[in-house]
Amino acid sequence: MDFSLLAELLFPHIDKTIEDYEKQYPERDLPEGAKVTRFAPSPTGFLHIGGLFAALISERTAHQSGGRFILRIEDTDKKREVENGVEKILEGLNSFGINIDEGFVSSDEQRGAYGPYKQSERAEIYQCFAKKLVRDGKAYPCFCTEDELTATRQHQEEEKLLPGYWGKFAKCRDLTYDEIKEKIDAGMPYVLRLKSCGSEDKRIAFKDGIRGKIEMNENIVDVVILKSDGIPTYHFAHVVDDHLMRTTNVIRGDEWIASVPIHLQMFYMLGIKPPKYAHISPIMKEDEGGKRKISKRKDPEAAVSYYDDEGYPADGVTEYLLNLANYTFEDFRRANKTAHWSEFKLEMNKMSNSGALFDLVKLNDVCKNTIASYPAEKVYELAAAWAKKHDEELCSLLTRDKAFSVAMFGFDRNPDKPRKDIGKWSEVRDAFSFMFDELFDRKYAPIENVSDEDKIKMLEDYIGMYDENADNGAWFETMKDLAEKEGYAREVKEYKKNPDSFPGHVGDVSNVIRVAVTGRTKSPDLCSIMKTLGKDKVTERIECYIKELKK
RNA sequence: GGCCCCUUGGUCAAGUGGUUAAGACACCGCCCUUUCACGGCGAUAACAUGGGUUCGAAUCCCGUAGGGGUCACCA
Repeated sequence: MDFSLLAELLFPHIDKTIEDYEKQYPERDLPEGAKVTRFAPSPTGFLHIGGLFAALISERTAHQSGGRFILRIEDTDKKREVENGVEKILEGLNSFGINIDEGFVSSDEQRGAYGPYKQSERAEIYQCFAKKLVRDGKAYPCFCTEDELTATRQHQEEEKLLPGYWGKFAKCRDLTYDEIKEKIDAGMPYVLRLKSCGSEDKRIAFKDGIRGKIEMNENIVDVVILKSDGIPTYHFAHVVDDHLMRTTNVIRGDEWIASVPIHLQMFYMLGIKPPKYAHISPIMKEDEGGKRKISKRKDPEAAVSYYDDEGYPADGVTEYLLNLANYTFEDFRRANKTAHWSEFKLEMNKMSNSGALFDLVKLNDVCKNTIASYPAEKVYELAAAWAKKHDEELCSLLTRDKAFSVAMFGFDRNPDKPRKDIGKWSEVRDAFSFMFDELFDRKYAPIENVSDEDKIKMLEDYIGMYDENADNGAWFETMKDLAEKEGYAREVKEYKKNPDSFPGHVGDVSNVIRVAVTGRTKSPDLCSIMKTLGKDKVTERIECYIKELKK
């Protein structure tokens, strides 16, 4: 058959050649070793934690090599598309500090010379490549109906044969030009299939950037490359796009490993060079004692929006992910306490090739460290920003007096002995409830080893001794003086030497004050708290506690 | 079912023929300490399984089991 004739019949409106596109999208002028990577989500508006993981690794790979990171939208399946889908994904990526150089930099702005970056806008390009395949006799139209295909598959399953459109099951493979023309003229819908050049007994090997050498059977299935609406399948779009966008490294989920033979075959049949592949293991979730891939439907933590809702700081989530990616991140973090995570050099060959269980407990720990490394001002900004979206009351309290809130977040915040009691912003409300009358419920934790009489006396005496301007040292001296006045030991050691000589020690005394001021027996540095709260409020709280005790 | 990948403490993991089998999180204990936190010290805890190869195996080979993935006009 004259395949050129067929190509013209199928694609009369395509007059560009792939050479035109090669010229339009030339090899990139980048320094040696620079990598071009991409993240290519569907515009579902749902950013999966696994997607973020892949995006992060791709972005790091590009940027730490001086290359480029592209965001391409794979909207070949219209059913999946959601309004504002691109925007939401971009929002997610941006919030985790993933910077895009090219492609969709915002929901309505594409940047870069290798676009368009949305597959629905590239139809002609795919069709041009498809036309070439047809002209070369490497692709053909297939008119089989869904029912026919199902019947074939059932038959194959019964016979325990490889399911799919291949070999003698590929009924439309050898249709003549006249037969094709007749069907098309009759308006029959058709897809375009690749005329696979693979053979059943041949193997194909490739090197995966993470897993090393992988060997598989060659693809023999005549896979669909253009759907009946003329839109390419993922396989074909991947091959064309990553070639034309000059992607050097394709980093994606390991569910794609099985498709690599198809992709390699397409590159081969098109006469173009495939990129390097690296397949990432999925993030898993513990389920009834077993492991399973974290699921969009079942697991709220599959969506990155979950982490924002819960108030995990974005940097903490990113660092946790980096931690999962390379075990060396932990060492980096220890050695560089305040460095930004982007200074860490991610290494592909240190990626684990089995799926890691997502550990919220560990995430929390990482986040605590992240928050502890921030200056109070930044904690304030981030906590307030989170509260604005998720806890209005807290937001208004926090922003009512910025200096007050910053001072509050500054409690025990020094680089040597950082306080690590907040892992996520949703914990702020409870952690600092005593700082706001609106949140302070005036419930007092019991102190068993001090009698109420003693408590009352201590509190009454303390009001007279309280100096709001005292620095930490002077403040604690006052505590000791108070202890002595009440007959308690000035020093804990003194008490421990002679426990029978005192009813308690300075620690007990300050605890009574602590409960009066904060309602609890555990708190950050009391002196700082009292100073920030101010004399009026402190005195009022002490008096209130006295009243409560006298009841 | 075919094909592919994976399997070291509860979790993340180091480890590439000779190690007392690291480290981190969690848990427990102790120390430091005005409480808490931080920090320090310590304890508990692992090579899926059966065969080989070898003087010697977590490490190499084969089998078995378990887990995951994939076999669409979805990505």
